[in-house]
Amino acid sequence: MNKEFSSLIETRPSTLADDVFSNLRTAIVKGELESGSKINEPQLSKLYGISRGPLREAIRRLEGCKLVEITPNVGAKVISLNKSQAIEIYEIRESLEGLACRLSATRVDQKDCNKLRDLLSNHAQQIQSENGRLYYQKEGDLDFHYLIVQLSGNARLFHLLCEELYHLLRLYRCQTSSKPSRPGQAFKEHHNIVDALENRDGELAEMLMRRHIANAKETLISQFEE
Amino acid sequence: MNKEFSSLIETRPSTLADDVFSNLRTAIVKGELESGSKINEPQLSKLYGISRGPLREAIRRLEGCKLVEITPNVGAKVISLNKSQAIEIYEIRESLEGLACRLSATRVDQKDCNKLRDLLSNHAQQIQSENGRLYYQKEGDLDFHYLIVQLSGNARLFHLLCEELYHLLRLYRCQTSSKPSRPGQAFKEHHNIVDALENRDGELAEMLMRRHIANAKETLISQFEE
DNA sequence: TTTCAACATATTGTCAACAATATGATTGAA
DNA sequence: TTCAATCATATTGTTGACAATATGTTGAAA
Repeated sequence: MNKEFSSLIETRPSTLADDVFSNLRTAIVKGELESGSKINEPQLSKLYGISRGPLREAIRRLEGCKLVEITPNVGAKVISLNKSQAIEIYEIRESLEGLACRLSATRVDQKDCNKLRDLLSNHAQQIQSENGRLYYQKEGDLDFHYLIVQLSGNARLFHLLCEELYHLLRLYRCQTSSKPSRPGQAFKEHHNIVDALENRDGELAEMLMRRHIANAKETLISQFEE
Repeated sequence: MNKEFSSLIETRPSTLADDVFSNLRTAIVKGELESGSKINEPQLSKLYGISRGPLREAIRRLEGCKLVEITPNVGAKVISLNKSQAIEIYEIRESLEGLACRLSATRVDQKDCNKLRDLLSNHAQQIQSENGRLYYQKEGDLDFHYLIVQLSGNARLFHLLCEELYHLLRLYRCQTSSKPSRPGQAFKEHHNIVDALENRDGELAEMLMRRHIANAKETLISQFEE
């Protein structure tokens, strides 16, 4: 059979375990499956209309992403992040996104920088017009970071940040329904980072990104004080 | 039944999937399961004397650790790292172990530093006496890094480095049967790092560690040239 | 009332069988 | 010979049933 042709009409094969994995992951990240809640296999397998076999495989993959914790003979629970764990994640982010900036500075061209500027002006509009639609602000913020990590060209770094840590951040934000957190200043810092990238100044870009995330971490910590 | 008492004689409960996961992981890291080789479920389930159910769960966890790659309807393969992937890992290591040093500098006490020195003098002995037993040198090197990451106090960082990236490094070393790589200079650099930690100089310790790993990366890259 | 044990129930762990897909060999035609 | 289609085999994907463990409840004794 013609492989090239058939791939255009047939849907790409994927296993039930893979589908349920994505579904569960978004459910967890969006908060539909509450932080700390137990994962009931019979219940979920009924919900998704599959047997427990593939479901259990999906849960194992979630365990690999650190989104659930499994206790033998007891079951899986959606993880729940406490303050110190959130700080740990921010420390790692600070380091890794600094790296992403340093790498990106050696690879970006003008088109990339324009894309970043476009993103930022979109954010500016949203901040002005919607005047506090938290969700989009936050997702927009992640978009910016997302793009820079992509530009770094380090695929493993991309996976680590965008496929693992960012999901945890979303989970944490949802879990604590965290506050808006200084949209104005962050916006400025983003522009400074793009400036550095445009000048191919990797060291500066790294430092600015690290400070940017360190600031976010401080905001986070001060929110704990209440 | 008396729980406290029985736990003393009965082995702690763990699932077959968990056991097989550890077994497979060490088999992969030690090279007993060759890089790039296919994972045959019926064959492995016979080898370990279990059914395919728990085996598949173990394989999913390995997928989460990025030690195998799964293609739907085709199966799992042990990953195989190429040059650029190895470089990507070293870039990430450089960043994260720098972080580990910075954090450690704010937390170490004299006892910790003594432990580090002890490790290093053990290494010195091994380098002198065995004069080229590569394996121990390399494992010893990892021991040093392992301990510093532990001292950082960031549990997630520890997991990321020691439970994920280091396994990949071992796999890569085994896959390429890599060369001795500058035992003398590395030894010096290790001591300089402990000096900085002893002085609670986090910035310096971070910079030294980053350079240390950057050097190792350069050695790695130059080995490709042959 | 409280505490402990035994029981009933629910959930997780494991297995073997079946279905769907891929892989490799064979056959037949150009 | 070479290519394609077809078939046989092996492997993966999925399921439902059973076993082992944990959880929650009831009831009896202190």
